[in-house]
Amino acid sequence: MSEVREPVKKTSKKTKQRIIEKGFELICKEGYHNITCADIAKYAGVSTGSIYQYFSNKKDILINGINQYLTEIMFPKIITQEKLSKEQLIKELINASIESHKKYKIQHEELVSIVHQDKELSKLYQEKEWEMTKYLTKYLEAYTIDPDNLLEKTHIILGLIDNLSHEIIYHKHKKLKEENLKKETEQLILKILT
Amino acid sequence: MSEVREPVKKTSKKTKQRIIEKGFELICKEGYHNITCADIAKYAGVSTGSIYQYFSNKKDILINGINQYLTEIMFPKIITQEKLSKEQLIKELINASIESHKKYKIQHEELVSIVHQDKELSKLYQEKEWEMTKYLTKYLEAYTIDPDNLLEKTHIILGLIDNLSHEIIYHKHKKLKEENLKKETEQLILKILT
Amino acid sequence: MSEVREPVKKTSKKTKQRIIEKGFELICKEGYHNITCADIAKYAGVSTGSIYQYFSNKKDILINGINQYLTEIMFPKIITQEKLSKEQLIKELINASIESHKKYKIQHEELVSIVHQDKELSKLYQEKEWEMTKYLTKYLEAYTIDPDNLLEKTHIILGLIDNLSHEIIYHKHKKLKEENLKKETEQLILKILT
Amino acid sequence: MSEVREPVKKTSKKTKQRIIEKGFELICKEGYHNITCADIAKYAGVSTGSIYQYFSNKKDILINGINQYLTEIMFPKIITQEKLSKEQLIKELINASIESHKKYKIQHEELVSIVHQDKELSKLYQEKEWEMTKYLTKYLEAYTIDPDNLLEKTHIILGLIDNLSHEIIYHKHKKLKEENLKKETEQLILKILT
DNA sequence: CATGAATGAGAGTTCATTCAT
DNA sequence: TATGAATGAACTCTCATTCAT
Repeated sequence: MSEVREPVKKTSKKTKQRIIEKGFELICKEGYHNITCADIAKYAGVSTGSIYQYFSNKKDILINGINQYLTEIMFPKIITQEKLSKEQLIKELINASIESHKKYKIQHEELVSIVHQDKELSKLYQEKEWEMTKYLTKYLEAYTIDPDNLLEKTHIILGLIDNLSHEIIYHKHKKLKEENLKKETEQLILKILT
Repeated sequence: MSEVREPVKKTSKKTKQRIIEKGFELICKEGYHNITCADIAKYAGVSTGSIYQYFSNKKDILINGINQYLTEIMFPKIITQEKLSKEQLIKELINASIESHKKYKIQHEELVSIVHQDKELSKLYQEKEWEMTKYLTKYLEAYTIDPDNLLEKTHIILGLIDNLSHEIIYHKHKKLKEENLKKETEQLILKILT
Repeated sequence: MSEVREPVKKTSKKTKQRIIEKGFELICKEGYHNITCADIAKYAGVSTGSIYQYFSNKKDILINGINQYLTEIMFPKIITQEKLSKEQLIKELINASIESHKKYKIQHEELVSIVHQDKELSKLYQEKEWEMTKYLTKYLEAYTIDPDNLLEKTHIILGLIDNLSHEIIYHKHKKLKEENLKKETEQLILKILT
Repeated sequence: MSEVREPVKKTSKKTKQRIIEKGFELICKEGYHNITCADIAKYAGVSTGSIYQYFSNKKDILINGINQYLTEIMFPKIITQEKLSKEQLIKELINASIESHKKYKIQHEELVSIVHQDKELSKLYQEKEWEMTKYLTKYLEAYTIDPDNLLEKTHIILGLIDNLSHEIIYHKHKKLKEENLKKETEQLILKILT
């Protein structure tokens, strides 16, 4: 395996970044196992050789992509805003999650799957997830009246929001009313915090 | 693509079944993309040729496995029993799900991922999921006092149980107390049905 | 390679014969390399195992088929009849060839190709061809007035008839008038014998 | 099926060309079904991967080879020369055909066989054959005194020449005198044009 | 630094042949 | 004898990775 260079010039920094972004986009859209390195190169507008100047292998692109995704994207931004009502907060959390899913059109399960099969990714992912849980837990402290098992409650809340987002994005079950699902989820989270 | 035989003799029926079971087991354990057809053959104790006597390709084994899994396993059996209290019912549902996950030690996400990327599987999966939801909804009617959006509520409940099962099986977040998580989930489902 | 039995019973003689006939038919229709032994077995209404009771391998079926074809079929039968006029003889030779081609709908070229690549078949084929040439030469002696190079002339005549038969059977070139082609070939053979 | 590249650089053009030439040569020598892609790669001095960079599959190599053969080689070049006598013309046509056959040492029948079984090739082949027939017909107009059915006559002439070439190249029938065969064929063609 | 042609190990798949029943 | 399930060597084809230019 040849050495992977750390880009120095501005232009090459851009190249690396473009490979990560475009590559991750393609992976999310088509599935990691359904695309080739050549596909990524083409989609990113670089040569296959260039890929190996910045990444040691195919998975490395994914790792970088996920890392960035987890760091910059997954984290809902609402939390930084001014004090919201409980209802507003819940709505915002849900909307942020849906937006994030929409934007990335992520083949979430495949990512999770690959992440699971890779020690390094697995650790990274769980750390981020955990960070998120802790962060939100801290934030929710002010909103709940029963702080018992708040960590677990937050975990459950995040799961509820994630499930809702998936159902809305992929709309797998036509008979389920999106609005009702959203409403019920909101009310349920409200109940958790009560 | 050569013709796929429908086994006639008893022995060959066993062979097909063994390939499905062992193949699916291996796929779940190691991941579909991490094993080869030769691996499956070896693990099932047959020759590679035998695989193609019963399945038209690698994915066909998976399809059969998933089909069987969804048909025979996913469906919790508790529901057939005598009248349970609401609390007991919830506990039973959760335990059945955990047991099923434990038994299959499924790389759930990868399966879901592959399922998502395959029209045929996708349809099959959603049908089964939907069947399950409808079935449970019918069953829960007797347990809820507010039947509004019961379909959506059931969907949410199934999601909660699935998330819980995963967390317990893989125990990804060490800081989360399993018992608390279970307890909170139970209480939450109880609240949904109240 | 297991021993090949020589059928003793009447029924098994029929089986061997059926495999040769049906197998050769299938080979001619579909091409030797496009069919499998299983295809032949199915088409002949026997099991794959039975094939190897009468033939040592796939090619053996072909050899038997070609042998039979060359022995019983290729040889035009007209020659045994009463004295024909020169014109009649030529017409009869041509018709016999066309009929034979029609009946067998043979993928002639593939047979010839396989024959060429196999020492044993090659010898067999050329012997039959040569026999035919000699036989016809002998027969034509009475019809020609210039017996110089009669062997070569006969060879040329057989080639002309074969080419004509192919063109008529497969009718590859739509612009060529079948009747004209036939007429010209007849006249040409007549000229050879003059 | 992955994308097939159209070579851009000079060197890669050479590679594609070498695969066609060497591959076709090997196919002609050994027979399409008797060689593997690995054989072709080895014989052409490239890797198996390179084969699939320029051709979508094994048959594609053959198609390209035949195309080139038909386009560049099959067509006798004599016709472009100055006015020849009828006898000279015939001799030239025959010699050109024999030379072409010698040069390619083609397993003619197998090629024809494969061509027959493939729609695309079949069309290509017949077009070229037809082109040749038309072209020669036009040319022969000046040489014949009886232009009736000239198309059919030309077809017959081409068949005669082809048969002669085969017999001379493979010399299947030892008893046939090459010189006599050639002489008789020449005289016969002369008769056709008279 | 960038390119893209070249590589070759390894994947999925086929099928002539064998053998237990 | 007849069966057809089982075999496994050998095939075609893929694609992550390398390297000469």
